[in-house]
Amino acid sequence: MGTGVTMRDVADAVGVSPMTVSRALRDDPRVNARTRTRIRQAADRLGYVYDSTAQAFRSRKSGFVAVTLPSVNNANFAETFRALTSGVGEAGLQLLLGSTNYRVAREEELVRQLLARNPEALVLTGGHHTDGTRSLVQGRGLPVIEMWDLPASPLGHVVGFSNSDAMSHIVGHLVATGRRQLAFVGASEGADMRGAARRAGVVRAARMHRLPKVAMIDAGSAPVSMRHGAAVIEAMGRDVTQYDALVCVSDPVAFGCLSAVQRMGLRVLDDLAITGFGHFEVAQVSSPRITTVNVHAKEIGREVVGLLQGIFDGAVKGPVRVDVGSELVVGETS
Amino acid sequence: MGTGVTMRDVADAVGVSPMTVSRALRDDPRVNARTRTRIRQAADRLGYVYDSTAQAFRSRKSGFVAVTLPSVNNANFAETFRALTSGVGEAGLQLLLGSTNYRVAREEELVRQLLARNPEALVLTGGHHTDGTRSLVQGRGLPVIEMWDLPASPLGHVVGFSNSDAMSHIVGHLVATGRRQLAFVGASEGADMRGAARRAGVVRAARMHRLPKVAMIDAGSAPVSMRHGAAVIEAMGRDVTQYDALVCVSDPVAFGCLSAVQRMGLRVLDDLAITGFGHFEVAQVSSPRITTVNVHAKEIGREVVGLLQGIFDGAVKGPVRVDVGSELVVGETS
DNA sequence: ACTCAAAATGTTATCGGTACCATGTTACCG
DNA sequence: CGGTAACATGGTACCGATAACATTTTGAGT
Repeated sequence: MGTGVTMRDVADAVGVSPMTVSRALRDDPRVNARTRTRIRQAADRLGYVYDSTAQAFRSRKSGFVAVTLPSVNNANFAETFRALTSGVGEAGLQLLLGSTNYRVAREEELVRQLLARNPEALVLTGGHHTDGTRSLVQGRGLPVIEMWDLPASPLGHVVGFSNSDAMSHIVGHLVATGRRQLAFVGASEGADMRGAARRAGVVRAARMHRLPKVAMIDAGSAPVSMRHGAAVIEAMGRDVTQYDALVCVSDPVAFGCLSAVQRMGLRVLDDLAITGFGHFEVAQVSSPRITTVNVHAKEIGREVVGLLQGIFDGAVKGPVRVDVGSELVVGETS
Repeated sequence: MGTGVTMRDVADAVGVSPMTVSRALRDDPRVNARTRTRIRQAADRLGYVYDSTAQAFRSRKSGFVAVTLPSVNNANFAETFRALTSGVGEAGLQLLLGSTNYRVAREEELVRQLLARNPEALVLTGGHHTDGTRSLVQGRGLPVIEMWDLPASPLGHVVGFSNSDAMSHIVGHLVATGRRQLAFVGASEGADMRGAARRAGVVRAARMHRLPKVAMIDAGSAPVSMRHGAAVIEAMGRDVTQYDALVCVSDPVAFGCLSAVQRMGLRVLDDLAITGFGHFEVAQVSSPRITTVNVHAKEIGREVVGLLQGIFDGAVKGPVRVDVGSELVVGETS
């Protein structure tokens, strides 16, 4: 219902046509500067609030960029989202956010809801989607960006890194520092594709280095975080020392493991190494600092923003693929 | 542009009026079941996509609930947001999220943008707003909920707790365990009103307990997090032992302090106590666990959802004020 | 003063649903 | 079998901004 003040009211107050008001408020250079000022003042005085809904309807431009994230409750994704927000905001666009809770089925439902809002672009986290999602997105002229992954058959543009490569950095480092018997700590096999890709990366890298079979430590169903890492290691007790290194699916999980290990009185580094993933703040601040991989969460967001600008400017032609890479950050736990 | 298929096309295909299609797709019980089925099939066949923008425009119901958060990059706010998302989604509404970056001026700008989308309710974090924000929100028939605070003169409904009371729990506990010389670790005085309220709460409680003047340790400008806590304590070095307890503005800051203290080889508990705020996961998992206050981030979200339902059902009449309270969670750092 | 392009503003017709009200159609009753 | 309520569907007029095109005003140059 708003205040009921419309462009017509502002126009009448100033003595111009609604069209001129429309132009003035959008900073159309064709409007005389003095007229614009008068319109602006009248709008303020009347308490006019622009109706984006009407604009979106008439101009077929919603001003929305739809984004799906597995969860905002993850500092890494939150960081990407923050970078997106600030960048996209400057372009006069708003983000429309949905959380998939790490489930592709939920993603499809979400994408359907988001598309109903006529977004001008769609940013998806991850490269695995249901057929339903794919067909929803295809065909429509909508720019699509997949991030946080480098899918083999992308839907459109891609800004991401290889989870598998990132993990091989970790494994390579562990091998170089004399570790052989690795255990991967992550969520149960299931919906979380990113976690699965990391697990696969560890297994592949271990095989490449001719290491013994990687043990799998199941920290529960996704999403797993600090408490899951801590709980599973606590439950294992001293059995954990049979491994040379705990390779964790994420920094929070690694922090949980670290904490449990410390609590048991074991010596990290001497008794076993711990590695994380994602370069979360907790890994940099904890004592000892956790060895991890920086996957440039913020830069992913920035790259996506740049790509979106390119798309809207028309500068981007074919599908773009940006690999932000990943780099080992050696801490004090390996 | 979507696929260009409209209700008219579906109606023509089935041989009914657009009005019937509209009703059928919204599950209006007045439509004959067989007709509805035929319409549904035709819609699928033609690849029809519902245009929420048009609906929002005509019916003046956007299906949006607008939410402002200081930042999603804060596990506490993210948790509240998550609770909101799931609850509100079930009611067929979408959240429209904006981040204020802890600045009330930014909040005003944001509220203006959000209102332009005609949300059906507005959920604000915090109880401090610019006059501009207040006047934007007032008068319009829009339900408003302020959360994470208990403002003296609320804009509408309130779901929150008293930052000051929460801090007095902490201080009371510290006094009971023999601490007298407290230092508050938080952001520089500035925009962050929640931080300021917590600081004031500590000072007030200390005065009440006739403690010496509380020292102020400035961890930088808001938002402050783990690294700021760690950095400021590292910079102080052993001088920090002049205090009996570090009372931190949040758990992440407390964790940073804890980490720095450990790194210096000081003994937490013997040399000094550390307390946090917010009951973040890191406080529960760290070793030692950090004493903190649970302010029920998730429950705030749930309460807001319940309130929204009540508002939309018409069950809620006057302004509602929910105090979710706060409770001390004693860890191993005090 | 007069021409003509550039600048500034106006007019009209929508965008795709749905609120509101009207109408046609069955089904059940005495 | 006529009457009436319940059911099912249709017609019309918008919601508020703006694209597209039309028109008026201004100002520079001759």
